[in-house]
Amino acid sequence: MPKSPIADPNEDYPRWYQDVIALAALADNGPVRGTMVIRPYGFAIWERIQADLDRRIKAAGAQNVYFPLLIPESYLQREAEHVEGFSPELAVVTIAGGKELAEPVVIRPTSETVFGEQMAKWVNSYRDLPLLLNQWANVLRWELRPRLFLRTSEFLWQEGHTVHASEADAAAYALRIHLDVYRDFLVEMLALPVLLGRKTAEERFAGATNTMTCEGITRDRKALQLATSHELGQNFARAFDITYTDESGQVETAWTTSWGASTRLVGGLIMGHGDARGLRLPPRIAPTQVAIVVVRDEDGAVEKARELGDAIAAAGARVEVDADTHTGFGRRAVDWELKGVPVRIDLGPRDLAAGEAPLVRRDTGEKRQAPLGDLPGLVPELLETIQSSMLAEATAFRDAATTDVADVEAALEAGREGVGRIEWARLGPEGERRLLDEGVSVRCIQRPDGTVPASEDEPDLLAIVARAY
RNA sequence: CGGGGCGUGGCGCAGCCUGGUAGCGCGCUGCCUUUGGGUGGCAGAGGUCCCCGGUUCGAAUCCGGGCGCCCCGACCA
Repeated sequence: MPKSPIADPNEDYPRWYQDVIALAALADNGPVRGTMVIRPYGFAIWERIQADLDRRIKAAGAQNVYFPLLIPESYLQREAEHVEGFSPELAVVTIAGGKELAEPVVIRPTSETVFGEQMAKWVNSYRDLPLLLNQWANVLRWELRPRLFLRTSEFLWQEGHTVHASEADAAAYALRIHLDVYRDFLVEMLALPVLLGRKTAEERFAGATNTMTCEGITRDRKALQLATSHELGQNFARAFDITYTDESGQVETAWTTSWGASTRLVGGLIMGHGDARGLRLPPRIAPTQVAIVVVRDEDGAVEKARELGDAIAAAGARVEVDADTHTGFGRRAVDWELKGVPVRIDLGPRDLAAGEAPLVRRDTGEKRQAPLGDLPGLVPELLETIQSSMLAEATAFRDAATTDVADVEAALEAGREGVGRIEWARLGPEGERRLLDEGVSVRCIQRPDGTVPASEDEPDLLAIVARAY
C-alpha cells in the first residue's frame, strides 16, 4: 500500500476536496482573491465537458453568440428583483481611460440584461420566435466566500437566453434544456446521479418565476447545484420591452428563459467521485482513458508500449504512453491515480516475456492479468463497464445518504447528516426557514417519482433538504 | 462584518517565550545508484525573516503602528 499524499476523507471532509483538487494539479488560486487558474490537465477535463454540453445545446436548437463583458449599470436596475439579487456581488468599473465614467459599468455577473436589451431589437414578429441563444463566457460575482471550482468569483460557463411567444412554450423549452441537456449530460457523461426539481421561492434565481435545478451529492454528503434552468416569465421581457406582433397583428409581450452550467461541474466531478487517492474520472469525460506505463526501458518495452497504445487507440480509446522511465515506477503509478485516469496498463520486460500485462481499474483498484493481444478488444469494453459502475456506485452512495422523514426536526437531523426527504406540505416555508437557521436548505421540491413538478402546489410533493456548497 | 489563526528560500514549516553567524523537509541543478507502488548517496544553487518606526553594542526574536493572507459563519452557479 503506497503512502497516500491525500488526507483520509473520513477525517476531515472540508479539507479533503481542496487536497484532491490541489494534488491532482487541476487548478491554483488566482492572483485576485477568489479567482482561479486552471492548469492544462484541469482545462482538458473542462474542454471535454464544454464540447459535450455544446453539442447537446445545439441539438436542442440553440445557437452560439457572444455578448459584452461590460454592462451599463442602468441595465441591471431595470428589473427590481434582479438588481437586488446581484447588487452585493457586483464589480463596478467607475474609471476608464483615466477618467471617471458618466455611468458606471458593471462586469457581468450574468447576462440576462444585455441579452434582453439586444433581443428586444431582434424580435419583432411571431416569426422571429422562438429565439434560442447561448454564449460561452466568463462572469464575475464578488463572492464572500469563494471555494476553488465550486464557487470562484470569476467563472467560466455557458448561459442560454431564449425568447418565446407563450408561457407554455417557454416552460417547455426550459424543461427540455433541463432534462435533455443537463440531466442527460450529468448522468451519461459525468456518471453523477442528480436530484431534479424546482427551487422554492426562497432559493429562486433573482427575477425568475421558476427555477429548476439538478442537484448533485458530494462524497461528504452535501448537496451541490450542478445546473439550473429558469423561467423568467415576462419579467425581463417587460423590463427590456421584448414584444412581438402575433398572427392577428396584436403586439404581445414575450416570455423568456435562461439556463446555465459552469466550471463548477469540474468541482462536482471531483467531489462526486474522488477518493482518498485523488480523482476518479468516468471514462467518457477522462481526457486520457488509458495510461500505458512502461516499467523499464528494456527489451524494447517502449516500442512495444507504443504499438500497444496505437492498437488500443485504434479500438477507440484515448491512450497515453508513459515512457518517462527515469522517474520511478511507483511515483508514476501514483500520479496516474491522482489524475483519475480510469485504466492503467503496466508494461515491462516481465510482461513482454509472459505475453500478458496487469490491467488496473482506477475506480475499484482491481488488477488483473490480460494477454497483450486481447487488450485492444478488452479495453473499450472495460471503459464502458467502469462508466456504468461509477454511476451505479454514486447512485447507491446517494441513496444510502438519503433518509425519508416525517417532521421538521427529523428533516433537520437528516439534512445535517446527508439528504433528508420530507413531504413539502409538512415542511412548508416556515419549516424551510427553521432549517435555514441551522444551515440546512431545501435543495428542491420534486414529485414522488423524482420528476420536476409544474408548480409548487401539486399534491404529494417532496422536499429534498441538505447542507449545500 | 463577527469569531479564530498566520506572514521566515519555489512550496510546507521550525526558530520567537528566554535577543548573539537563519535552519529543516519537499522541490530544483549535477553526478552516481535504483527502477514491478512515492529508491538511496554525494555535491550544489536559492532568503530584503510582510512593511515602517522604536528599544539595544546587537532584533526573525522585545515594543508601537501599518499592510496582507488563511480558516469558521453570514451572501451565492
